[in-house]
Amino acid sequence: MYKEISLPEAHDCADCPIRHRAVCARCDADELEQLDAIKYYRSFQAGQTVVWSGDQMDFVGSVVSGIATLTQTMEDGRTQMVGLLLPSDFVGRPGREGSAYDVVATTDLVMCCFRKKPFEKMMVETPHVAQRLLEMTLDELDAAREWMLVLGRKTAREKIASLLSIIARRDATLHLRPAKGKLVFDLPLTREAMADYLGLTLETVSRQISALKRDGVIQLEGKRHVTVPDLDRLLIEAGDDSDGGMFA
Amino acid sequence: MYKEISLPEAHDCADCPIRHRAVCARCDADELEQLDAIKYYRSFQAGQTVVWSGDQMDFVGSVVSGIATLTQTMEDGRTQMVGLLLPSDFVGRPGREGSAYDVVATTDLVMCCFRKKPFEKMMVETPHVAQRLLEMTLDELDAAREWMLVLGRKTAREKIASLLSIIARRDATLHLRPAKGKLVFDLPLTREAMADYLGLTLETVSRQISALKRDGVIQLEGKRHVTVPDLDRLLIEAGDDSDGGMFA
DNA sequence: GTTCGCGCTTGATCTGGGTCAAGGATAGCA
DNA sequence: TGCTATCCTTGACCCAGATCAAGCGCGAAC
Repeated sequence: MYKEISLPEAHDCADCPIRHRAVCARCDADELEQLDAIKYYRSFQAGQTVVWSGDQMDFVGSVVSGIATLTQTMEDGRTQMVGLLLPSDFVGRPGREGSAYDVVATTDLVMCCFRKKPFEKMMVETPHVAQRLLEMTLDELDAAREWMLVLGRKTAREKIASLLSIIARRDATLHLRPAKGKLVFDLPLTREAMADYLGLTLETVSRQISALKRDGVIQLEGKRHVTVPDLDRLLIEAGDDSDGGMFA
Repeated sequence: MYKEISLPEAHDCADCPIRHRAVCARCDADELEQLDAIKYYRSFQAGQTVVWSGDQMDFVGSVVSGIATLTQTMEDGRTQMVGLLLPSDFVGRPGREGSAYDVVATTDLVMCCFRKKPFEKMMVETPHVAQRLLEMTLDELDAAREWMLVLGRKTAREKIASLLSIIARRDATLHLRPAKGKLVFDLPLTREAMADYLGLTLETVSRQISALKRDGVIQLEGKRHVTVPDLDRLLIEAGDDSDGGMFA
């Protein structure tokens, strides 16, 4: 249905936007050169599937720009999102043949891919890569556990507020704005994708967003552009007034 | 309420029951000696809290025997279990001060602890430890994502069947019995702990277990001793007839 | 400009699992 | 040998969120 966009320009790690946050963050010049030798870029259109669950995956890589999702699907079609991949996040698992999940681009997406075999070799030889990957994986595990609380115990309203607060804060750190007081951002997900993330139906998502808007917790311009007048208020609605869910 | 049991006997890594599965699995004799120098054993009684969420943690370690749980609690008391720690599982996160979760012993528990500072030093110097920990963390992340599907999309009956099938299979591999056909095991969790794991109430857990018993999917002797006459049947009830959730 | 399709909203109704409440079984202990 | 505490079961009722259904708004294609 879509065809992959080829990306003509070569990229230099030196001015890579995710250089200091991705799996290569700890690498020195020499190690970067090694990575450079096995890397290539791929672009995907919004909606395009990057890998199907169960399919052979001959690469691993980092999200450079755009957003992708990890989802699991049951035989009868029920689906649960299990990961939201933002720029600098890592895709794939060294030492595993196939993908355990569907990976789908929800916006236009650029990935920095490494051929798997040589990457696995580097994992063994250059501890900086393995160390950074461990750190990132531990962060993702924390995020996954935070989501288990959201999925298992929070109400629909709290779930929506939790998701909004996470996106708001991620967006703030990405644009280096202070994550407090008034925040403005665009929702990178459809109502259906939010529902899949939160274990809800899209109707419930829609209703709860309308309710938060009616109650003045958020303002909406169009369907995607959100203003949060008071982050603390949103966090209270999310059920965690201290500091709640962080993504990877 | 409880007091910690001191463990007089010294343990030798050579005849450690979790030697080949724990974080030390890849270590050679020399590395084991290094670990041996910074390790000590601690025992806890069933019900005792190992660490409180937020508390300083000056050790990391492996579960040697018994079962512990990781739980998160909201201000109003709602709790969600986010990890079930069986023998060989790792507790704690290198590079973090406090614990993010409550760790509670659900049965009598023995842990092999490493002082954190020297362990972190070893993480940098001996890649075998870091490599094994990465592998284990990736497995835990997969398990967490499997549970996100259970929490977000499965019915109460499917949730119970999922939990039973996981415990059944874990128990089978632990005792080196084939995980097929007829299985017999003891539930290591109270109804309330199961509810906390599955995002249900204890009443619903009780009702669904009764229903599965009534329908012949399981047999019960007392409240804890379970017989699964047909694992495939249980897996179908769990909503995944192929191969479903694996723990860490 | 019209039509299509997709993403979204809103209403009406239904239901799975929560809540409240009343016991039963077992084990430890005086 | 009963007392108490913990864990579990079962019933009656209720409600948050699912399901079913109708329709809106807007951008893209013709």
